[in-house]
Amino acid sequence: MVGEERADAARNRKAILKAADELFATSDSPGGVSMDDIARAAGVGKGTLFRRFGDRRNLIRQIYAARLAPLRERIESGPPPLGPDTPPRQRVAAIIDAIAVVKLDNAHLMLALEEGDGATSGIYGSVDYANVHGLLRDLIATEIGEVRAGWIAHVVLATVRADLLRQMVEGEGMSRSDLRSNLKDFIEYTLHH
Amino acid sequence: MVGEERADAARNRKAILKAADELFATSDSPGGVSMDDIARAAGVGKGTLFRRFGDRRNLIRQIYAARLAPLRERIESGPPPLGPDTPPRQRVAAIIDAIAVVKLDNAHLMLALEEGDGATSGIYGSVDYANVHGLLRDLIATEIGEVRAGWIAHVVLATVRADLLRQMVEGEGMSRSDLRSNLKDFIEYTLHH
DNA sequence: TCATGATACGGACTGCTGGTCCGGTTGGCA
DNA sequence: TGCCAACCGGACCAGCAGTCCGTATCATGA
Repeated sequence: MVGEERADAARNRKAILKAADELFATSDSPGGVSMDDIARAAGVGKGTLFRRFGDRRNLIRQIYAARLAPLRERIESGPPPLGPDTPPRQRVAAIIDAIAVVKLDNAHLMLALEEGDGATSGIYGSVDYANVHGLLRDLIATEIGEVRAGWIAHVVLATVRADLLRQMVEGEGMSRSDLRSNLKDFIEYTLHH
Repeated sequence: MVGEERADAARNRKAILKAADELFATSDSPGGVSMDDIARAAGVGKGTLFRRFGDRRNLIRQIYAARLAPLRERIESGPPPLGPDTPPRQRVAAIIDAIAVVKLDNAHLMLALEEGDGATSGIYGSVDYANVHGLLRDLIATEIGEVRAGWIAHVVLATVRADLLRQMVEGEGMSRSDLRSNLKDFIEYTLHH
């Protein structure tokens, strides 16, 4: 535990993340990307893959975390409209808009992540969800009060679930800008009282 | 196609539906119920199971359809507040409430159904979703206009997704009545303008 | 530079899955 | 009762996530 990561281990970890990211990005469905595929694409044995990441779910989470790091950074300590120096209502709108954009840009990866198997409770069990929900809840509470804030935060996040966004864009041909403007209007209206 | 279903075939179909329904209802996670389990519980060979239902997804849909038939009936031709003789706003609220109740009562089954694998687009590819979305869209359109009605209908349905309901009830200990009253308030507020 | 032990590697292997296949059985009609 | 289409069941298949362990590699101290 005290030792540093060995050079070959670091190289392989990066190769795996890169290969997996690309595979998920180009595959039609996340389910179509197997762990063997990822290991092969990374030029690495399956043992290495699993020793490094434990299981499939965790691997996906790591990729997700890497992709999301910049956004989290901007929310936690960036300038307005995402950062802390933003009035709550605008900040909620900006955060939801940014989440929607990230999910649209990384649709396949996000679908992989939000895949629930019923046991692991899908997205709702993840710390990422808990974090963003907590932040939104607090922001919303300052606007419309404590009572329903947690519930509204869930609803607001439900509007940017990856599969719903995909349905709107791919299934119904809604344009990105219409989608974002609908989201914006909804947030504004919902937080008004 | 023109012939009737043979007696043994009918018997087996019912046995399979019953066994699967029970297994999904008692299992912790839908993924933990395998097709072999279902066949064994129904006292039937696997071949029979698959010949009858094609694949797992379709089996789950059939069970779902059976459970949902009464609700659909009440919506399509029942008395108010679910039936057609109801002012749009109340009807939307009543439908959403009824859906939430059904999903809470059949949590495990609904989780099994809403399991997406990314390729088959989860719930959003199903005709059931399309139907209820279409109905809500039309009802909502009479209240707040055509433009955003389709989008609002999606949002409203997103608030009663099985995994979200489960998170609220099991993860956060929200009571059934609080959940329903939150839903009610939300619908009323959202459809007001 | 080299010896050495800790660390990491990789792919054969396991157990399980959804789904197929086909020889044998059964139901229903004449 | 005899016949055949319809149906049955479980052995079988390919592919999956995840494990195991003999082998190769890295980093360090002399």
